[in-house]
Amino acid sequence: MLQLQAIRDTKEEIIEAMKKRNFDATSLIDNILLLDEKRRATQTRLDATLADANRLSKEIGGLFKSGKAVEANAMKAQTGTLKVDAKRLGEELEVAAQELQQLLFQLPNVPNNLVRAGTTEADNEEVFREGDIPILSATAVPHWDLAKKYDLIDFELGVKITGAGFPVYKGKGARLQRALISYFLDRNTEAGYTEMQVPHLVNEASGFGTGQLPDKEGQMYHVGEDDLYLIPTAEVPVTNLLRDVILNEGDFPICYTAYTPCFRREAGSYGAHVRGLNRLHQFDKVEIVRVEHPDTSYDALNGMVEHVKNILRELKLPFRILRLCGGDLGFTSALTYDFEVFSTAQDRWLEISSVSNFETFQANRLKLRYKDQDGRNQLAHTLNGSSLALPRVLAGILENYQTEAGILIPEVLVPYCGFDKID
RNA sequence: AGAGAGGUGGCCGAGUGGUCGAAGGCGCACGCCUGGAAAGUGUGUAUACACCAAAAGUGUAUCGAGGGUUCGAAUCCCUUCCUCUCUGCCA
Repeated sequence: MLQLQAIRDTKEEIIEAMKKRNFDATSLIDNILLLDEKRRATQTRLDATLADANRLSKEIGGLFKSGKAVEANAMKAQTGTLKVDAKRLGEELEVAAQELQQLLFQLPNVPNNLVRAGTTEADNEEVFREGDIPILSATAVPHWDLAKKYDLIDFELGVKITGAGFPVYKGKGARLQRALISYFLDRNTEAGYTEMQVPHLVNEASGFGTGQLPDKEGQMYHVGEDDLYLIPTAEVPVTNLLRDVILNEGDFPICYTAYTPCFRREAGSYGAHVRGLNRLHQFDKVEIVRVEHPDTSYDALNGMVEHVKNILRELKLPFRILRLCGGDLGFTSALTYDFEVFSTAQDRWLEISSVSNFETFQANRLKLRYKDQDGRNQLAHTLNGSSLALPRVLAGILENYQTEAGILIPEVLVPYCGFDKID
């Protein structure tokens, strides 16, 4: 959520930047400013009314104390209209504040200067590419065939016990999953991220805090009986650890990493590219989350990108980095870099990580602040990234490391797996 | 799940209808004291919103949350959430 003050101060710049998202914010922002004015005017009147009422009450109290009950009772009558006014103004204020909130929720984050205008993923900018694309034998097949051939993942079994998109990992497939999780967590903690284990269900307030609610209501599984949501990413519980917190400048940077399963309804997703591990309702991910001082958040973002790069280098997977264009940029993000691994057998790039700076957009909802040197409370910047998402990394490994003699295990994973080949 | 107790500022804790945003203590910040430190001592120490060009200042709201009674609520009533103790169940 953008800050009202910023909208008031830099309205034109915001409208201009939003165009990169193909989003004409003009009328929305005009409505916001109009409602904001109404809200403030109402608050001023309400405060004055309440001040009058408070003053009268104090006087009445004083009169009763000094035994002047008759005068006191006479004064009571005066408070009647004030009470009616205050009630009405209070209701008006409430309505205006809520309408304002609804409008603010519709406004996405302002894209960073580096973000290019664009409409679809085709407009994303490739900013980095590394790794050799392996030349596979003519018999090379996509991961879903490999998973079946080596009995690593059983999609049908998942369908039986839950439904489509809930795979069952078996034997070495399961072990490879666990190895990847441990390996990612180790790399992240070595880089200074503190490992956290967090709940996999969150309440409504947490959903609002990071922006999944109300924007993506239908994308999360909702447990109606207890009004809890299954997390779509560890970003939600981990970032919300800092909800309603006021930090000191010395507390920066805050760096967390967490492994969690992620649950996504993926309502509306369909088509040819959802086979196998490409799109699931439940998948595993190791996330990194940072809370930063506004002055250093973009350095931190670059640091996160470098960190993820190093992991992919170690895994020896061919990858590229995209800077998302305005049209592909997430609602809450100011700047996002997507990492994609090339799947040779599918002959396409698979997104495996998304690293974003949210600037104050989440912090504003989270009320995540820090005390600056003047003792004022300022919103912090939040960032997060996948480091990494498991299924497509697994797909990439299975597909790119397949040989006639079986699937080789990347060297760095061998100690975690306890085997160096799947055959 | 049942019974009971309770939720007050960064923390502890007082406060059962009226100058209470809230005593006192701890912690923290700054100053004094000291050769330096400790002790001692003085001052300060919540958040949001509104008014103001801004600072200063002023106003309003907030004692888990929401609603009610009252001229006036931390204090009384209702609802709800959470914590603790006991019982039950259970990985």
